[in-house]
Amino acid sequence: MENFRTYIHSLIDLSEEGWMALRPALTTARYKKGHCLLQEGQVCNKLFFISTGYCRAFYRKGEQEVNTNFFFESEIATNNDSFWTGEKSKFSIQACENISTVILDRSILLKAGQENHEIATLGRLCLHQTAAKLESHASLFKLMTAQERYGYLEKHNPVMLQRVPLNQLSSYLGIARETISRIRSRRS
Amino acid sequence: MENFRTYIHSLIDLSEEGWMALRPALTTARYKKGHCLLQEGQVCNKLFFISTGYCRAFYRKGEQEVNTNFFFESEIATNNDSFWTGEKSKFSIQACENISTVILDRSILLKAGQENHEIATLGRLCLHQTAAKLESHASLFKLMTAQERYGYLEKHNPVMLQRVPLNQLSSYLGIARETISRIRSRRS
DNA sequence: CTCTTTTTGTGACGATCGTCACTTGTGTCA
DNA sequence: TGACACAAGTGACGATCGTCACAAAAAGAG
Repeated sequence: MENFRTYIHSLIDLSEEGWMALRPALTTARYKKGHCLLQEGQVCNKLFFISTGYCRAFYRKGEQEVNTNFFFESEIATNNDSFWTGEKSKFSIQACENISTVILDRSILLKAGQENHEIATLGRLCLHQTAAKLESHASLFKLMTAQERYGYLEKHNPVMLQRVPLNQLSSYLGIARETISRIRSRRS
Repeated sequence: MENFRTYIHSLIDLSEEGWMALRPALTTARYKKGHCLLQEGQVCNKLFFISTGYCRAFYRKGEQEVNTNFFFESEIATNNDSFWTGEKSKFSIQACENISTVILDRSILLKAGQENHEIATLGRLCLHQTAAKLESHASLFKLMTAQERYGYLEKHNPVMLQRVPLNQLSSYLGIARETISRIRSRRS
């Protein structure tokens, strides 16, 4: 919960009134490893602020699962698209460890945003932040080869390499598990 | 300009008051083929609604240019990241044909958004829309092979294949120009 | 209408990366 | 402690795709 205050402060200097308006939208929850915060086909009606642990977002493609995102401590796990438009989500979000979260409720947040200006801005900043994360990851694929992508992650997000098993990183980087393993051995 | 009204209506049912608040932010302009609407290193302080013609967004990577996006009629060309945060843009946006545009000024829009609720919502919807476009294109790379990506574009955005020359599509799809050419001939 | 530039198509070849099969750790649980 | 599941390393092989080189076609410019 302290993490959460720090996170909000990093986005906006929220007044006491703003905090009061935000509070009704908040709850906390813990989930076990393997639990799905969001299921494919559901509408994403919550933002999950991750206090401890991490999650993954994945599409199903035929028999396989393709990871498109990971959410670690002090990040917001959500499907932006579904959350803001109310459409059904095309992917799922699942806890990869036991996690504890701060949950922001969609309908309360939207209502609060209509009445309180700071909350509306906060919503936009959240949206922007998660979108920016997606965009920067997307550009990896357009600008870099497989090796370069791995190198980039090694430099800019080493935590991910340490915590996420290779078979899950594989689809995230668009590189076969074996190939990642070989890139590693070439490096050392 | 009529396109523009239609576009706005597709996002939000703007009241007469809302239109009045929006109007001061608007101007129109024409640019010649080759002109840069946004230069790498500048702050993106305008949204360009494309009335006619199309543009491309591109990064410079060493000697090469890598196209990350195309903007056609009734789309908004911008660098979301730079526009909303005020940071310098890492890529440029250039007219690929002679274009006519409706321009939304950043500072006027932000001010209008603070005073008028509809404008704030409109801003968020624009942000969301352009972000969604980026995300869906990004997922192409994680979910599909080169051939499938081409096939997807053929199905969901045939206009792009018709209007954009292969050497520019190449970097956008992450496929060599020659390979695209071969995929084409295999199909027919 | 020519000349030039740009765009597209094709062939040959090699590098990269994915797939399959198997081995080697590294827990985790009863 | 052994049994089992899961993660990671490794070798062999083939498919895909990028690169280079050149030809054909189309589009612009004067």
